Amino acid sequence: MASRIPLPWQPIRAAGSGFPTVDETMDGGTVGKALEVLEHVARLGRPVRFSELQAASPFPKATLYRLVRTLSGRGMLSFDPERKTYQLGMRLVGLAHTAWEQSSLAPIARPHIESLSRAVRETVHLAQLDSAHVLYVDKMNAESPVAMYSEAGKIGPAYCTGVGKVMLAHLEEPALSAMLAQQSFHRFTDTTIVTEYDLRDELAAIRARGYAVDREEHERGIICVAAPILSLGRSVLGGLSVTGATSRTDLDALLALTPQLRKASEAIAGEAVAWRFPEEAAVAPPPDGRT
Amino acid sequence: MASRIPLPWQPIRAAGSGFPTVDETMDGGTVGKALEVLEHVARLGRPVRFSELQAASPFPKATLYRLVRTLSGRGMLSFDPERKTYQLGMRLVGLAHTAWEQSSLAPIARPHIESLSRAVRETVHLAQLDSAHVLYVDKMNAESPVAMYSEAGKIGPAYCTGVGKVMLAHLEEPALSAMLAQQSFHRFTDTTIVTEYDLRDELAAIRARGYAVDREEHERGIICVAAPILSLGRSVLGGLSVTGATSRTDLDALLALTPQLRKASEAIAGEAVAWRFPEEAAVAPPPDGRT
DNA sequence: AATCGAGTTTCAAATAATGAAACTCAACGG
DNA sequence: CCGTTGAGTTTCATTATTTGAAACTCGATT
Repeated sequence: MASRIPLPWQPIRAAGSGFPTVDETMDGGTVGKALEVLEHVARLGRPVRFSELQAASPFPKATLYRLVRTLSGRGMLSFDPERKTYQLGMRLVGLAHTAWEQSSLAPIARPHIESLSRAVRETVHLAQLDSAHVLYVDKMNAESPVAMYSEAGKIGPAYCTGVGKVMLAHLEEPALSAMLAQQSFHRFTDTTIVTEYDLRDELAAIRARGYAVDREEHERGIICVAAPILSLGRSVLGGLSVTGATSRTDLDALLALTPQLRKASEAIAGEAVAWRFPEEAAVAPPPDGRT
Repeated sequence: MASRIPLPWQPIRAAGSGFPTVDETMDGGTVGKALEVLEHVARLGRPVRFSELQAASPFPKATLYRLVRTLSGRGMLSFDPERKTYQLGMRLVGLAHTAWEQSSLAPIARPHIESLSRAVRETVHLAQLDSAHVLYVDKMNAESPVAMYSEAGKIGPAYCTGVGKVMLAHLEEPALSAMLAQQSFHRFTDTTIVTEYDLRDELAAIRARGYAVDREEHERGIICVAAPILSLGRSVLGGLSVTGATSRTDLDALLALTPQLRKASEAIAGEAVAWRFPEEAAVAPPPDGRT
């Protein structure tokens, strides 16, 4: 997890919504400002005083004040009157639960992730792209199978994780450049890819190969192999990975698991597509019939 | 989970924010409207078309249109262009993760919940009040210890669950009446308490006794005992419960676990208080020194 | 007791939201 | 094949909300 120090106000790059279709003219509406406040509090990741927000935000005191008041009144922020601090409200946890269940990927993938992690006896992650970053939406640890918020909901970099790279690799060009422009290219370890140029090379190789490898690029001692979850039209629905620690396993061992990984990701893709397009799924070639 | 059928637009009762202090004059700001849309989509719990929203909402077409557009652009909603449907966006999952971690209760309680569930060999729930309803913020199942979004984030009724009743029981009067007014009093089973009058009786008994019991009031076959998590000032931070199925256990067996349950809830309270008020915690009487 | 500063409220001016109606376009039926 | 339908989208003058400078409150500090 990148540790930027000053953590400036960010007007939020748009591009969200999972599908790259909504036109990107999102801007200075009042609602947008309120959501920027929310995201800023999230970025800080700790209780913040009003004055901290006000120093970081471009909004005048009174404006910001009413924004946080409204957000608090709706439970999106929670205000601690003793400490005079704001933090993200638990209402978000309820909303996220619904979002997760509504998702056309995570609930469907759950059983596949469970069986895959049991079969390979390693940790399995399911991720989606969210604003050019990796959003982990599910996790199954083979050893102590306790998942919960420990990982799901976590956001990580795309350019130096297995799932991130494999999802980027399967994007088409207008979208890809937009995503690459948002990577920080922070050097986490000595194998981290830190230039867009090198990353594009790597992505081409990944696309040709069909899976990605993380050679301790994000965290020393952590390696993984990742496969994409693709729709019939080959658009990226998500990414699936098997992660291991160098202390217990090595890359060759993980690579030996790619057939199982790929089988799981294709099964998930098939079900996700069937769920969303019951008609087409019956007609179109199954996603494992690679060309 | 109450199953209202027509599911009308609800202007949202305020009262959120965890602490009952923010004054409740939250209203027709544009931001509030946007959040109402978000909550309405959450209530429906499935992908919805624009026209469905527009039929249910009091806003004119163009207004609603720009609201959903803005929310989509920020990833709070996700729009499926094929289906022309909106659903809650995965951005919420990322925000919820941060909200959970920032919370002064859930992360602290985690280890206690784990050890309690292992000790009693039953399912343990941690909940907080959110808008007069029960928000489950953590769960540990002793058997198959897989938790995740399966339960965390779920919202349930307060008047007919163990955690709900035990939290209500320890509220002070202005807040309590506000909460009771928001209960649906739907009869789930034949033991469900369905009048405010009876509930107030039950709450008084619970308060006197220090723990609550759910005698299949919400779901047939499911019973539980619940203890409150109280701050030094005796305000309600959350609720902790041990749940069992009548097919495998009975109320007497669960009641025998109350000492352990109470010990865990007091330990959580102590740590939560210590975390929030490092100074006071050292001075004030420990929360288990009941008067 | 006076000062300081974070947090809160006020109000005319500026701006953004509104909502009726017109428009687009794909699906459907004659 | 063309006209109709209706969901979804855009426009624009009107209207209402947001804005932001400044004044105020009140607890904490000197």
